[in-house]
Amino acid sequence: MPAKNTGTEALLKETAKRIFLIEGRLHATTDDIAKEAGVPRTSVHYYFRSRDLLFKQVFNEAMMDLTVRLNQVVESDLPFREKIENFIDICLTQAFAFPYMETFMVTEMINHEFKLVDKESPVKIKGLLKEIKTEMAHGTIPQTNPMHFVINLFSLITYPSLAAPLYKQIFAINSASYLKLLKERKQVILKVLFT
Amino acid sequence: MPAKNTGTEALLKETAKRIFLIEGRLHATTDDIAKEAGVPRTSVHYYFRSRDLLFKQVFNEAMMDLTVRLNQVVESDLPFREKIENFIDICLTQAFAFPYMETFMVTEMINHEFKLVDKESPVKIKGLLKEIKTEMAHGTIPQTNPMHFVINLFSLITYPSLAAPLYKQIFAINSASYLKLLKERKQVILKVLFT
DNA sequence: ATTTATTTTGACATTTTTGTCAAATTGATT
DNA sequence: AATCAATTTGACAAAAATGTCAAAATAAAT
Repeated sequence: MPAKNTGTEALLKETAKRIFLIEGRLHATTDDIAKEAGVPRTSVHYYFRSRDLLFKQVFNEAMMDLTVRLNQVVESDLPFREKIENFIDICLTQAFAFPYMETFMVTEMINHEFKLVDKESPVKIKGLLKEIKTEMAHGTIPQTNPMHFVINLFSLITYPSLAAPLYKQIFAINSASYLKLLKERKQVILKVLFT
Repeated sequence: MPAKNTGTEALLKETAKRIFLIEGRLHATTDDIAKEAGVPRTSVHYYFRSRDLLFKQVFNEAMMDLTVRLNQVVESDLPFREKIENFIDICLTQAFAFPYMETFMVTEMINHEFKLVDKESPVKIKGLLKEIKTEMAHGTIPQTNPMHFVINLFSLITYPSLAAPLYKQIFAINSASYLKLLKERKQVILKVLFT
């Protein structure tokens, strides 16, 4: 019994990810995906059964990505500041490579009632929150609900990428200039978050 | 020649705005909109000619909203700190009321190549940037490219609302708890932005 | 070379979504 | 009440998107 495994399934999934997560074309159809992958549309059904199942798989893998990254930070035992720096690096790289990942995820959650993987909370966030609390007591970061620190962190990292088309017009600057701004984000975020 | 002006046109537009900007259902069809407005779908064509023109009108009015708000701040002559406080108030209220406005706008810009209204830059942002520079010299806010201050501001205001479905799952909290967090954002943002 | 299971592909069917048109309705005006 | 234009509505047409199926092609294994 031969197992051929041509790369078609992976190719289709990668093309879908490019279209949704990188280019942000949330209204793309199975036809768009198949055409740009250079395979007939029926292959989508052969490998994924239906449009929704392809979407759900892209969603789940994006979610896995996010979860793994988060947990890497939560579970590492670096000093707090380095831990956050590390986290910013990882997430900025991700946001840069897949600017519309969160947009896609939120949209799919709304439209198809997709749930995050696993029953349990995807991230063991409690330890991190406790650590943040300690840092606040030490005066390293401003005192508020620790969840705000996490929300601030994500906002400052993610939003500039997903809203790029807007800012480019508001500031009347081209892609290259905006890209330059994005590359400066790490230092900016650190300066903002730590007192 | 009688001009009746029943409220149907406005009703359709409001329904579309609710679905897109408030509920974030970016894949909604003209049928969804008409059904929820309680009118036959042909009314959409009677008043807006086509689906795209309805979408474009919602987009343009959302853009106008954003522009007007921004310019109010840019053109007011309050002291800097009050100006920013004022701006945060206005934008948080808006983000709270229409959490998916930016998401819709970015998506439409990507999918239909919508442009922002007017040829010129929608916001007279140069004055604001200069003012931010002055504040940085005074040491009121950390020193970086002034555009980062604006980007930080928008990120901290907008992202928490549009990513609500994600955070509710990550933190494993319900809508009420998350709402409480959102209401605390103004103070948090001010604390973060000003040294 | 034949067999076998996997993969690819095109033809077709179904469903969904959008758009068109003309008839019916409405309510103000003459 | 008759007129008239704006509005509403349903029937129909067209287009777009998804899904099904069986036949053809492929490549490994006997």
